[in-house]
Amino acid sequence: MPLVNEPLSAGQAERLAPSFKALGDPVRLRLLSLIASHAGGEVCVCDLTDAFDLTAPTISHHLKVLKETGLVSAERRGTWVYYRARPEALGLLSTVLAVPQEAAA
Amino acid sequence: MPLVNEPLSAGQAERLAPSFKALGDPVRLRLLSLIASHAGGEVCVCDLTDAFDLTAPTISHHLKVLKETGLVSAERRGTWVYYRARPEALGLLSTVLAVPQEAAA
DNA sequence: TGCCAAAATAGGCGCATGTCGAAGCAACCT
DNA sequence: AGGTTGCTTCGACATGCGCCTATTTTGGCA
Repeated sequence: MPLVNEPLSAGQAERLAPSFKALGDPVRLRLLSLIASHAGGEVCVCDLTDAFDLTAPTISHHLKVLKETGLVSAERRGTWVYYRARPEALGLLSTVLAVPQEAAA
Repeated sequence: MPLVNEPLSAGQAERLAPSFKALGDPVRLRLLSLIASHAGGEVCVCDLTDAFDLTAPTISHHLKVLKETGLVSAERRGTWVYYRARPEALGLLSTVLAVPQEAAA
């Protein structure tokens, strides 16, 4: 499964690339990290918006990208929307990039 | 160090994002995989060009992106240029995305 | 020296992306 | 019902990106 074991097929690459692309923006990386590392596993959008010097629509756009690639999921409870990370998705990408122990030095 | 342990700082995100962005293109993902999985550890550009329906300059451009982010290195020997993967770089990104065992299901 | 092949660079074109302000939904609260 | 707050969608704009053709650089060889 890791990228170093055997060449990715065109189809596999096509399926994986959007996820990595989603991670290719500093704002989205921080958003994902804020969500994934938060105690309780979920974060309200309002807390995320406050963490950046960006407007709410921009944050909403980035969250949408993360959601569309399956890296996070969203749930509305009353007035607020809560985002949580999807560990399977992160784990898959981590595995794809994994290298044998002795080569990682 | 993993993204799920604690929030990434703005600086960390800024440094990591370009690498993920480089992986965010299917052609580059396949290129990296072809290089990283190749027996002997290195691949000639001519072999890579043949694996895609793209012109040589386009492949060269993608290789440059991978090289600039430190994911691969290049060495010229005579007429040919050989690329090889940098396992430390891959390992770092893999670690950033890693999730605890029990959460990866 | 002159020529050829491998690879990189330059320049240009069309499309995708990040950002914003304004407007639209959704749910709460008098 | 009306108003307020939280979040998303819409439309627009500037920039970035992937791809190509044409050109340049690099090294090998007659």
